[in-house]
Amino acid sequence: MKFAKIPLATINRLSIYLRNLDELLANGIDVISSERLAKQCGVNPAQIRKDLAYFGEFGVRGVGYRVKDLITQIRDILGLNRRWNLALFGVGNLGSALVRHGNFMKHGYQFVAAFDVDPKKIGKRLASGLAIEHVDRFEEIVKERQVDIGVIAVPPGSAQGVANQLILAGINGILNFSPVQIQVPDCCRVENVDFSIKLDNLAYHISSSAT
Amino acid sequence: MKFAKIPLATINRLSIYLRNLDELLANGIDVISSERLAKQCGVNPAQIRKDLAYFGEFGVRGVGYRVKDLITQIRDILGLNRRWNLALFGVGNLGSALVRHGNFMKHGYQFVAAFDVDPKKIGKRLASGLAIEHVDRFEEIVKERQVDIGVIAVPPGSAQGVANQLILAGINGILNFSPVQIQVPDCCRVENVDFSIKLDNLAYHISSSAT
DNA sequence: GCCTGTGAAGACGTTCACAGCA
DNA sequence: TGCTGTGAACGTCTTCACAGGC
Repeated sequence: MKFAKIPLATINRLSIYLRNLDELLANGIDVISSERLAKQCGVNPAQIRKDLAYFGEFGVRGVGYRVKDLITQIRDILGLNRRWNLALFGVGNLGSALVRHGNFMKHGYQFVAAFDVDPKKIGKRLASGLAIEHVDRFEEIVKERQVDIGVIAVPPGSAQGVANQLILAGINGILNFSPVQIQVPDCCRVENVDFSIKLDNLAYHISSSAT
Repeated sequence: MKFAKIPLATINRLSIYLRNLDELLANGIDVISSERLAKQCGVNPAQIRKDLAYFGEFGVRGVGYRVKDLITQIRDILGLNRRWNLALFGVGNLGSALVRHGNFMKHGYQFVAAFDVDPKKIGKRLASGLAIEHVDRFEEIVKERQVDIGVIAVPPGSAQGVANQLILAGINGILNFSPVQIQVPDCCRVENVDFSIKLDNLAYHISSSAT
């Protein structure tokens, strides 16, 4: 493999491969070909080989990929062989559902702080035992608990403000659930989770296929 | 404009343009150039013009786009000038948060049914007043309440089963919050909302920029 | 003059086809 | 033989640059 720019889509697919490999491992499959894995993931076999080739030679010619080894390799590539500490901003419906959502922890992500501005919420504890703090204490707590990633679940109008604070505190990653584009410097990466765009997409495709 | 295949990304951006135009309208802006709108949306001006050109000529040369008209046009393209009825599957943490989440209704989406399999939940009402039904009554209710889109928020293992039922019932759009690839025929479109992929993405970018 | 609409160029990502190796 | 790794071909999306029209 040589140095090349890695497509963003490749990283997304690595996540998908990883989940499917986990499932294969659980089913006792030791070795898998790019063709079978591709079918399971719904992509082209060459795509898988190319994606993996960006990072090394993980397969055995004539045989395929050893499931267990490949899982280790992909986890290593993605940086998942460590704990990632999350801080939640905005303990509303969505925010508190996210904290309770068990799927995060499975992959090494854990909420270590939750912030809100509503005085009625401050001091209360979430189901996980996590206490809700006032945003004012944010900088101190982020440092103390070594927060890696900020999860923004505040109303649209407050999202950019929260992001600004996160950047000042030196956070490099933001998962943004609010339906607005957040402006950040290059040192920080934002991933948006925007259901309304997805719904609009469905609306468009259903409407236009019906005509 | 002529007939051309419309990029998927174009549809996604139309949603973003629409939201920003709504904001401009609220601020009393009548007319906007592709350049200014582009800056606000974080895209290239030519991109906006090209995206819109797939659907018609909405601008005025030498002037720009009339905000109010453009909003109407985009809503029309996306199929948002109607009500869209949603059915929720899986009234867990995430599911109930989605129903309570006010942002849907703003854009014409409304939950008209909620299903679960847990006997303890059946018959209870969500904060919105919506009663939780057993999945067994699904087909009847979907027809009766004219559900357009199914929202899947069940555990990963049950997602494909729910999708199969939805397809049998003739549903053409699925918003899938479970972290698995759902297989559907061409008549049905699936949009995935997958936080764990997004988190993995952040993990990768933070890890690799730190090295 | 100014900004849209659009063919052409460029960048990017995916798929093909086959060489290379167990 | 069988399946990976990979340069080359292909297709798609984005950006440029300018013609066209208010």
